[in-house]
Amino acid sequence: MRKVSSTNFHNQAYLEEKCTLNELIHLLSKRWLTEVLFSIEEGNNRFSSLKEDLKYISDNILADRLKLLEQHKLITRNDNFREVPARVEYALTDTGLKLSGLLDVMCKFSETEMEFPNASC
Amino acid sequence: MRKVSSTNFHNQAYLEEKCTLNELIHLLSKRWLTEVLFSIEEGNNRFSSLKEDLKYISDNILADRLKLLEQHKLITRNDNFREVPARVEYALTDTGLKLSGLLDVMCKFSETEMEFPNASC
DNA sequence: TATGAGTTACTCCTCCAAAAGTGAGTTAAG
DNA sequence: CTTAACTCACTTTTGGAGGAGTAACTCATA
Repeated sequence: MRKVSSTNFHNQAYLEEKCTLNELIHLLSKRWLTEVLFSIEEGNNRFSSLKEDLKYISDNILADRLKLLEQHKLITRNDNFREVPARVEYALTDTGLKLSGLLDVMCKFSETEMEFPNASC
Repeated sequence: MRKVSSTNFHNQAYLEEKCTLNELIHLLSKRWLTEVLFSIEEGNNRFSSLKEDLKYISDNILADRLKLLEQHKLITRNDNFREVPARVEYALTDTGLKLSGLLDVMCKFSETEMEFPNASC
């Protein structure tokens, strides 16, 4: 749970209100989130296949990232399968697809234009 | 200092190695970083004027973000003024300008296409 | 002549908040 | 007792904020 009284919280809220770009970046910066998006785009549409594809991700993080992507309407969640064990399928929305396209542009930029000192950020 | 032994560290390193987009996003996700970039673009080229423009930023964070931007060659730092008190001026590089352009596109996307539930990310 | 106050652009240290990882538990049918 | 798709409580790691301190002078005052 967040502490709504801290400067830390207030500064983040101030930035997100100033420009939604900060909100988008804050979302994208959640570890594994873009990888989950790309993996779904590549056809890994079930929890278990995503888990297999993103080999070091942990269950709770994957569950959380799927929830975030769904809340922001970047993916859809379909659990209308009357099967046991449960079956759930995920798919990108139009917005999710557009975002993926934008991220591809960012990716090209980072590969061709950026310099990442080995000591990392 | 980072603990290079943790899973936390290894996962981040794994993702950054997998795709530099993760490195770029990790950089952009540092709070205030994009605001500092935009503020310099708008002409606030000194430490003190940036501090004034970004009213809630603290000294150590501003200093750190300027250092990061310089390390990644997104801005240049000019301290060739023989003045007291010290005078230092910052300016965007070509890469910095391109990144700013990309971020503008991202910003438009987030304003027109994204849905941010009020409870935030 | 000496002292002290002010200036910019920082650094360093400590504390607290947020995010990630770990491992066990849940549901419901076959 | 297995399987898929989770949830929850707990620990560790990372990041941000607060505040004091520094260099290298200038200018005003005692």
